[in-house]
Amino acid sequence: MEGNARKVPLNRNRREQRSEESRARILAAATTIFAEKGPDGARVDEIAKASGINKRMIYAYFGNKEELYAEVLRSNYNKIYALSTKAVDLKRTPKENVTRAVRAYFYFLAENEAFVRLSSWEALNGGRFSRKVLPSFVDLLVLAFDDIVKDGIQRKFIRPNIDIRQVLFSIQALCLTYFNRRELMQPLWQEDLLSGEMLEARLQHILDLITDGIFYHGEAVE
Amino acid sequence: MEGNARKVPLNRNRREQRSEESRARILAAATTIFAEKGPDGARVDEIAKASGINKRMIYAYFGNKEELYAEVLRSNYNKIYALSTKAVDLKRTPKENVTRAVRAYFYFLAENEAFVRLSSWEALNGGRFSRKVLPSFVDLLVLAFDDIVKDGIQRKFIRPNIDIRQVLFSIQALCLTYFNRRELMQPLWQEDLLSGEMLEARLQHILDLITDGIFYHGEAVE
DNA sequence: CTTTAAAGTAACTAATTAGTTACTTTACTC
DNA sequence: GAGTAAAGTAACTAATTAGTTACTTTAAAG
Repeated sequence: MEGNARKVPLNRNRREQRSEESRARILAAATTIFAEKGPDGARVDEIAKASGINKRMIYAYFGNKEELYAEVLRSNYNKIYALSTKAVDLKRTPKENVTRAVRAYFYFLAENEAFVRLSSWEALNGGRFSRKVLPSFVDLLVLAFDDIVKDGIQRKFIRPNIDIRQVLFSIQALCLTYFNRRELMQPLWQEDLLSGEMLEARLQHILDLITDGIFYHGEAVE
Repeated sequence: MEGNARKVPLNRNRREQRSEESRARILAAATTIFAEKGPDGARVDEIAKASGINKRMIYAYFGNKEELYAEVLRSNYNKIYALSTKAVDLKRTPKENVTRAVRAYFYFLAENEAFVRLSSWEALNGGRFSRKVLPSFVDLLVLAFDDIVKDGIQRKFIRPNIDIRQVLFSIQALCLTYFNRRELMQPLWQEDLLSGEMLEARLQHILDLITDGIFYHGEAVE
């Protein structure tokens, strides 16, 4: 069947292409709206309107609202999968590795507000959906970091009594909350919290806190 | 009028008492349910049922769903008002003061899950309601802390280049996120994150991070 | 004991919204 | 270019839910 050249369209099936494009547009609109309003506040009709595609097709492509939401989560968690595999530690100093990992995470959040918000809705919903969607993505984050920290401890740069999980929790907290609670904290500042300078200032503060917290002060011991 | 003893009931108006009690029961149920489901997910009928009081009375006492929600927020923010005024710094060392303030905040959150969740819903809703409700409660928190830190800087215990707002943000982040993201992070631990030992362990980790981050290492300088 | 006003109830209304159905358009296949 | 299967549309349905109305019960006051 595949051998028959006449049956294979030169440029891949225009209809198929169109439908893939539609699916993608629905997913993009859904990401924006679910991130903005949360799974409860988001309206299927609004997503249809924003994507410019009829509601009927949302059900054709994704089944129902909940599955669409799950798909949005999946595609967004994939982004951090990609990040955590990329940020793998080379043979730099532990401090450099930690700095690089935190910086990567911080700027990932800065550039992916949808991710920040989606994961926050999830946290409030007890991870109801996340559990179905992701094969324990927290573990991945830990694994990536675990290596850095264990290396650091062996090379006597990092205090051995440190609990990696606590440190991870803290890094997550320090980075996420900046974007998470931005609007509630904005009154304290004059500047836009998302300007380049403010972002760098925040990241620098976080790095100071983290490294001074987990590293011996002064040079490596022994 | 008040002089006529016969007209003044001995035990204060039983009806009035009953209605105050009803109002309180509605507010308590609303707090639980708004905290659990958020302003969008919460159902007025559910609140009525949980409080054991007819829906009609919710509208009689509070006007509508939104005003009830605002009232829930108000009563919960009041708790932290009370906290921030109580935790005022005496003439202890700056490090002791910071430690005490952070500990008070941390255990306040541990004991008030409703507060944690309500403020998280608010953060995701851009503080829509908070702005109406609270006369900038963040400011209060800052003021309480500002004194401690300025004292610390003057007495050369705290680095002068520290940005108090960043530190406040970080303390909030480190404490809140523990309760906030508890369910998503739970997979990393075997123990219950809310047990007495785990709470103390987390608080200790936070204190290490904060104090090592903002204090000179070693003794006070000059 | 009767009047009265507020507390409380149950059943209703109007609006919203997830999901469906019956129909039309488009473009691939022969 | 005729047949067909999928993409797409618009109008509908059923369920939910915020808010209301017309009515009953309770207890304070003369």
